[in-house]
Amino acid sequence: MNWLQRPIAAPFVQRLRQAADFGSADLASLAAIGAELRSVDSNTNFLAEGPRGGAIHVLLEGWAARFKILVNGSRQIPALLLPGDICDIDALHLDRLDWGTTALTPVTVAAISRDKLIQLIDRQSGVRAAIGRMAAVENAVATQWAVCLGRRSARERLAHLLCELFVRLEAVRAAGDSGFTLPLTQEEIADVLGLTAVHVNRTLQNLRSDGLIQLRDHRLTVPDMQALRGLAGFDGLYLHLPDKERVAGSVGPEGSAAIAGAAA
Amino acid sequence: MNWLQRPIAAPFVQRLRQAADFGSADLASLAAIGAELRSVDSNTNFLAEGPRGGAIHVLLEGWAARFKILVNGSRQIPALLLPGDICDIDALHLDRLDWGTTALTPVTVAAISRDKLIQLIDRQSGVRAAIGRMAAVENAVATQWAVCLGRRSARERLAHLLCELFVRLEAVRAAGDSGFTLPLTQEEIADVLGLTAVHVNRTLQNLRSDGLIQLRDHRLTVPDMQALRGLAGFDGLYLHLPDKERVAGSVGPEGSAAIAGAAA
DNA sequence: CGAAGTGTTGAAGGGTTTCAAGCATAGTGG
DNA sequence: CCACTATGCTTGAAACCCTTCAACACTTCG
Repeated sequence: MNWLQRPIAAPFVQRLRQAADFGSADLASLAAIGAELRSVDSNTNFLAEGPRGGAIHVLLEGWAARFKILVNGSRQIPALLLPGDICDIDALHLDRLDWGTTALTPVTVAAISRDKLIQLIDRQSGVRAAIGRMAAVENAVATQWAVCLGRRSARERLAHLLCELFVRLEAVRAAGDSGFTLPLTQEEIADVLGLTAVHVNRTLQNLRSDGLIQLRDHRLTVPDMQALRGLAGFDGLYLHLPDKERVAGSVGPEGSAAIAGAAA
Repeated sequence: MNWLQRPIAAPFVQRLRQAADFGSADLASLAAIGAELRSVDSNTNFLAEGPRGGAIHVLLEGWAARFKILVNGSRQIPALLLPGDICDIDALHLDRLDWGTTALTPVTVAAISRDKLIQLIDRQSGVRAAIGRMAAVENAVATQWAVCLGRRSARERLAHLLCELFVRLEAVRAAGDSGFTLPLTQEEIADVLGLTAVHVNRTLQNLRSDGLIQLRDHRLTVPDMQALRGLAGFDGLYLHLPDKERVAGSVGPEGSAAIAGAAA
């Protein structure tokens, strides 16, 4: 069966459709080059820094993170990967991965042949546009994180991260109405925000005591999203999601047909 | 005359050739779509945050910076643009620029029709590869900056920045043997590093008194590059420059011929 | 000559880190 | 069933890096 039509691939298909006019022909051609599904345990580095391999990896289930460990032993996480994200999109253009990638939860990834994908990108303009746009958005997110790390306080950084995660998870239908599951440990959050785990703990309690968030057992609830956005100075435009979702919620032949009709 | 053969375009051509197998046919086709050269005064915002225009801009002369101003008035510079850099490469894929771009010195930019460039990218694989790789490297640099901002001290950040600038300027033949012209003010450096101008001042003096750098009248000299790299923990692999320059130093018909021959 | 921009220096304050300890939970093996 | 361990969360106190505020020197320029 066409792996892209399986429910597990829904977030990835969603992202492709949000990124560009991604028609049924694009979807079919992408599905045709196939993929190998891999399960990865939590806390396992499944992409190593160094020479790239022959595959491109799409995160289907679970959370992952790019990371860099400095000589003094401290770790920075410059990118969080959510379902639908491409783990090593830069490997399309570069011969070396600059960062390791680790699973933060149990994870399922799809490994796609890099050579076949490059050939497909050359041939199929919809695939080219979608992948290109996903890469551009990733750059925008990385730049936004640099702004946060450079000029925002711990409170603001934390609030900003939570706002971003909420919006990104919504885009792949993985957020609830007023919150989501946040599988990160406080130490992982610290490595994202450039803080210590101790200070993340205090900052979380700070937000909690102000009634801005509720967080227990990795379940985050945001009672007043506007308030949190205000504190963070969050403006989600940099995520470049479509204004109104031009994408059907379900994945399947009828969904594809609708897209194909719209593109025709 | 073919504008890409003018000396002013040399850094851009250099970058394209470093990025991929960029042959004479690619060069000629890129030159054919033309460009409008613009001069911009220092401290002028020449690309505004917001809806993109119809042009893509290449920085030919001078230094520029992407910037973001937060509600509290503080500014962060998430990217420095040097000769040969594309100022708004994300505008190829996105409809909105997420940051303003300002000239840090008097600047010359080449404005290229976005539509024509996109058509050329679709048609000419060498151009596609070069531009794609430049975008990927930019993402790698942005990510590296996030690591610096998150996990390095002021001394390390400053040293790292200087190391990166040295290597990037070398790549476009704009660095001397043991230093380069650093046109930035201390406040601009601060906005890059996520610090205050006062602390940049003290940190510069700190590096000076340790004999790691000399800096007077915007002329930077690094007596012992290895020492500076060591302090910064700098590893230039993330810039993804070719191991040995596969690119002739001069720009012109003979240079192009050599490249074309190598590619054939 | 006055104004504006840049670099420099001092002193005080604060946000964050560091170090340390304690608590809770889950898993493991005796 | 109960140590025993490992991991993650929490809290306190002291130290530190960097910021803030302020003042002054220097240069350029109208």
